[in-house]
Amino acid sequence: MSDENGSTQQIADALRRAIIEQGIGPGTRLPEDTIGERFGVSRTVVRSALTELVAEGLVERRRNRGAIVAEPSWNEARDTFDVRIAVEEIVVKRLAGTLTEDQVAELRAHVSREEKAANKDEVHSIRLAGEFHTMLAQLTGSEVLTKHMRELVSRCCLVLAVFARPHSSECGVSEHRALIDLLVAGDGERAAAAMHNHLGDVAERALILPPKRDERPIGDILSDYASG
Amino acid sequence: MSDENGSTQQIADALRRAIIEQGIGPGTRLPEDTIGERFGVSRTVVRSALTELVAEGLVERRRNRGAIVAEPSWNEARDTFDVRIAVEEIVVKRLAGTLTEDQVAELRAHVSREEKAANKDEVHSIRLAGEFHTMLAQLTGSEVLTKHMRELVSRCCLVLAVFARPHSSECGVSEHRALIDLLVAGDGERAAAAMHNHLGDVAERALILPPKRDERPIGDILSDYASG
DNA sequence: TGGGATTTGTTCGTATGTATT
DNA sequence: GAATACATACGAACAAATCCC
Repeated sequence: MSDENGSTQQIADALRRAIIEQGIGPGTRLPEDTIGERFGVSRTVVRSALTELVAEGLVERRRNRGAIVAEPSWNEARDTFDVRIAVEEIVVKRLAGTLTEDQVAELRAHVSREEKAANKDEVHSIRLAGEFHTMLAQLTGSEVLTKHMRELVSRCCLVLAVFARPHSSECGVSEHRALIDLLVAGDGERAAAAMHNHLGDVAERALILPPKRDERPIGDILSDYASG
Repeated sequence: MSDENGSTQQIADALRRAIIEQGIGPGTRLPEDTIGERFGVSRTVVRSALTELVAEGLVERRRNRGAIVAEPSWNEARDTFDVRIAVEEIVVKRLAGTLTEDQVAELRAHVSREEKAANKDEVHSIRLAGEFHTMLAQLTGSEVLTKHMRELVSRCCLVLAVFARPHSSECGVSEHRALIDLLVAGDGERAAAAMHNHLGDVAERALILPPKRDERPIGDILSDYASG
């Protein structure tokens, strides 16, 4: 019962969160033994989770040399944002004028949570900002768009971890509010343009700068993400 | 030496090709034992390859019930094409006016191969058409765009396998030629529009038809017959 | 250059869960 | 409804490659 099948998913989720929330930074080694021991599963499960994250672009594997948290180059960063912007525009165009009262309320409630975390809990703030965009994709009802968005948001978080300096990576709360208003107003083109600018700003703030470098011990960090 | 590391990749590639070229159709079961035996590797390797394909959306796993070739719904099909079109537009905009003589020659040579296979070898034709688009992505020099394109092309092939009737799935060779001309001419916007129309046509030819199988919950389906 | 320690790549056995008769 | 057949999920152990001293 407690086991089910999802142990691979759980490990993958935990690692994903650890990467996105910058508990473990780009370039950090991900030894199968250590991770398996930390989470109480065998290497098989960890391996499976890692190949999933490799497919998502969050982890890189080097032949016989183990996995590390991906280190996107500047060009990869820009390209990832470009793709994300394109998908976000699709989402926004579909959503414009279709939101129910409940959905709008849900979105506004989420933005309020973002506002609460702003300038207080950076890690939490990053996650909430990403969730806002994932939430938009979910509201389209499209599994495909949601999956793409989730992965693109993850990769963009990783990109920001590499290139953005602290406090530059936050999606502006006010811009999220403005987006909701445009969606309610129902003008898909203007909403898409706003989304384009919104993310363009985020990318620009981050990608103007040269990469930063950060190295830490890995072992104990993971226990924070063990049972999220 | 003959082994290297890529055994997982090799199995994944083989399965991917088998799916794309419709050697194995949507819904086909993919038992680890059988596949491993067929390729001369153990279940572990097959498992690894399958999780990769699951992440790509080509294969679906059902808990404790094994993997099958994915069966995209009509909505998923449309959404996949929408995302693909968006990425193709990015590619085309970047490429316009930047191609070298050699690159253009390479593209034209490929289209000639497509022409040769047209109306003769459907399977080969499908693969070549996909490769044309992947090739465009590669010419941008972007790993990120190339990876996205490769996966989207694969998924679109699967979509066509489900929804397109024979001989409706071919990318028109003449349209590929026109695209090359527009890229050489250097007008990114017009090239993007042409690409949009090109793929829109492909999708429309395929997706104009209703799903072969009704995918609504069984209760809803039955209600059609309740009072008719 | 080489040998030992560490880590990955792979195999295979067992347990568990699902479908079927 | 129970038992059987079958396929997957997971884990322990072995082999090969890499890193470090």
